Amino acid sequence: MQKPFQINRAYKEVQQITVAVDCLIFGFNDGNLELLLVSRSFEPERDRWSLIGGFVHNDEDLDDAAHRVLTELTGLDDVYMEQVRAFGKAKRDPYERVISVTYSALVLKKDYNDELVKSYKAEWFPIDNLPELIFDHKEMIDAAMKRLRRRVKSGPVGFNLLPEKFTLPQLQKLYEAILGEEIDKRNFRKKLNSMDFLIKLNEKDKTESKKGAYLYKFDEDKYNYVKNFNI
Amino acid sequence: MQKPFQINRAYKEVQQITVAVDCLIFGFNDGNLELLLVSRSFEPERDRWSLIGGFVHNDEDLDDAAHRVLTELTGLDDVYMEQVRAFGKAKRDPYERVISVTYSALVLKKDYNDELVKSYKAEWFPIDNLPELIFDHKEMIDAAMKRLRRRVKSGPVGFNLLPEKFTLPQLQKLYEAILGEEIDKRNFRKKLNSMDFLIKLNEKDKTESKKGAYLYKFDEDKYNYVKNFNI
DNA sequence: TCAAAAGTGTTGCTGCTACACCCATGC
DNA sequence: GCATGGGTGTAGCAGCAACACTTTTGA
Repeated sequence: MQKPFQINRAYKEVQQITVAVDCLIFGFNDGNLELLLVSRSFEPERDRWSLIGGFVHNDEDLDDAAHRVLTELTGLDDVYMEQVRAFGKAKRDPYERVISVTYSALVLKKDYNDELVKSYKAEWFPIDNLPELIFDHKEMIDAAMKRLRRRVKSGPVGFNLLPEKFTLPQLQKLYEAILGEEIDKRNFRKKLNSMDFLIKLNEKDKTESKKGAYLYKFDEDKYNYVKNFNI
Repeated sequence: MQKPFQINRAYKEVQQITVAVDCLIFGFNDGNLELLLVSRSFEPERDRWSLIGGFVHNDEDLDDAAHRVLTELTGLDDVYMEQVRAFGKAKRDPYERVISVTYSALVLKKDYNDELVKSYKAEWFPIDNLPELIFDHKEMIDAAMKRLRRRVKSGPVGFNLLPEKFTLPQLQKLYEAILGEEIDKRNFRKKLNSMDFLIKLNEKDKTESKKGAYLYKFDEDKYNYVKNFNI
């Protein structure tokens, strides 16, 4: 019997696998959770919808590759993004062998350069009304959504999707959009209050109702040290 | 400004990144959680300890590669294994550019072919007393442990680490080893009982105490459909 | 007879869920 | 004055943590 590392070493000389990253950019708009997709500008599968992806450079950290690709396609920088997982079925891309590592990000749509989006034929789609996607990109989205739902319940993420000042109804709608379920208003507020990282401002936002809703912002320090976060 | 996919396409032609998998094989022995490591039999870093890893074949699913590597090194087949995540720092392997996707598995040590282990210079190490490891393997272990702790609290995994018939004290020790903390005996049993997937047998195991502890086995059907698992 | 591990219930507390009405305002 | 969305409190219940003693038996 041979030693496995020898087997692998020998094999490795001829390995021909390309490494890619795909980014899942979630945005929140008008009560809906949206995902940014691009229309492929090259063959194969030209003009079909796809996640924002690109190949990794030889001297580039995987995480950096994801950020670079994101920046190239959106102008967004300094975004909180984390790896979901690698997708590596041999035939996931029927044209060539590519493994792809997915990253997910939450962005505030208004910070986003809309011109840039259009110039790349990128478009936002409501998460529950996505077009047909190439390869296993739908599976990637499902995995990222599942992860997002888990993360959002157990820690203070998702706030990236809101402007600096926001109202509680907005925040609640965000959670409802991500979790795909309705939340009781009173219970939601109670929990947030008990976690004590929101600062109530003396301003109201009247764009969404006649009465107006108080604006809040984060207490950055407390926000970063929330212990028992739980929605 | 160029379109990113064109940039990437051009770049891709010269991409030289090797794709590997690394397996984290957890076993449970004598009250301790252990991890299987191998001593590298080739340069560079010959004779240093390492996770069980190998390179992915061109026509092989990533998951299959992990299973193959595991089988080659341990003789174990049909093991529940899942991806942790990809590690892709450019300099993680200082000798060449390799990205590695980690997988973690829980195995029952007695099913494990001990001769095979030795022939590959593999060895079990207690999780809290690991040797120095190459590259970023320590970081991989930390990530896998974190994941394992999360998984083990929220679903019925970890039972793979026990023989078909086992005692409640054994099961409790397993959880304590994984979570790294003591658990109250009565509360632990109460929870397990309420989840109702254990079958109490009419036999006792007397190897660990004079009084002897009742043996249990899983009710496979119920085990797979536990709703509110929670330790 | 004693040492060592197995087994067993209760109580208080915390945190969750469920639920209904008044308020402020623009039209 | 009414329609629209914003804001507030309570009570019952479930699940969790904390806690101590008895049982069995081999040596």
